[in-house]
Amino acid sequence: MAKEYLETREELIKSVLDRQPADEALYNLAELFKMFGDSTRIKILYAMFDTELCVNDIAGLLHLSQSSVSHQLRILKTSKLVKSRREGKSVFYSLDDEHVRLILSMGMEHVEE
Amino acid sequence: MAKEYLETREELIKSVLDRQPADEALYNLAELFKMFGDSTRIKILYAMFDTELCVNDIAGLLHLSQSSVSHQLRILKTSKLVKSRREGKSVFYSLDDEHVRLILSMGMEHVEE
DNA sequence: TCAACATATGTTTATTTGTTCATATTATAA
DNA sequence: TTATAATATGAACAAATAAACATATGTTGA
Repeated sequence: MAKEYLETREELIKSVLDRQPADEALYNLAELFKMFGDSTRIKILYAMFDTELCVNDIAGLLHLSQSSVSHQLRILKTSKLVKSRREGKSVFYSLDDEHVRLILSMGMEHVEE
Repeated sequence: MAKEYLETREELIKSVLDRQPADEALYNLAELFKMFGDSTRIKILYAMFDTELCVNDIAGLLHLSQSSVSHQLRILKTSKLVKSRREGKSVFYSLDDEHVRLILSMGMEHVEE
C-alpha cells in the first residue's frame, strides 16, 4: 500500500517532468509575459488595440514623455509585439500579431471578474 | 481636405481614449502579467498545469531552494493564481483558475511559433 | 543648407524584485 | 514533550529596469 502510493507518487513526479516544457521555452514565455507586466507598456499596447498610432499621439494620449514612449516601443518592437512603419517624419506603430490582442483580452477577462 | 483629415484624426484619438480601459484596470492587468513574467514562477505554474504539488516536490523537481519556492508561491497565492490545501505537514498547491491555464497556453502558443 | 519637427538613443538614478541565509511556525510521531 | 519534517517568513544583498534628461539622428520644407 505504502509502496503503491510511493510508486504512483514517483510516477506523478515523473509525468510532471515529462510534460514540463524545456527551460528555454519557459524562459521565452516568461520574457513574453514580462513585456505585458508593466503599466506603461500595457497602456501603450491597449491604445493600439485597434489602430496604429505614432509616438507623439501615444505620448499625448497617455500623458507620457516622448522619451519614455520611444524607449518602451523599442522594447516592444524587439520582442516582436509591435511593428512600425515610417510616414514622413512620423513613425506609426501597431500590434504585430493577433496573439497580442488575444493575450491582452484573455488577461483583461481574468482581471475584470 | 486638411481640415477633414484633422477632424478624422481627432476623432481617431478620441475613439482611442474612449475605448481605453480605466487606468486601474490596466494597472491590475499589468500586475497580473507581472506574475507570469518571471522564469521561476512560470516553471512553478507550468509544473502545476494539471496536478497539485507540494512545496518540496516543486523544489526538487525544478532544482530550486525550498525558500525560493515558498516565497514565490506566496506571491502567486496573493495574486489568486494558485490555491493551497494543507495535508498533514505538507501543503499542496494547485492552479486557482482555468484562466491561468488559458493564459499560459495562449502565451506558449505565441512563443512556439 | 538651414530650421523645425519627430523620433531614437545613451547615461544616470531610484526603485523594484528575486534569491539567500537564518530563523520561526506548524504538524506528526516516538 | 521532544525530535524531526515541511513550510513560512524576515532581513540583507545584488541584479534588473523604468523614468528623466540631454543629445543625436533623420525627415521635410523654406
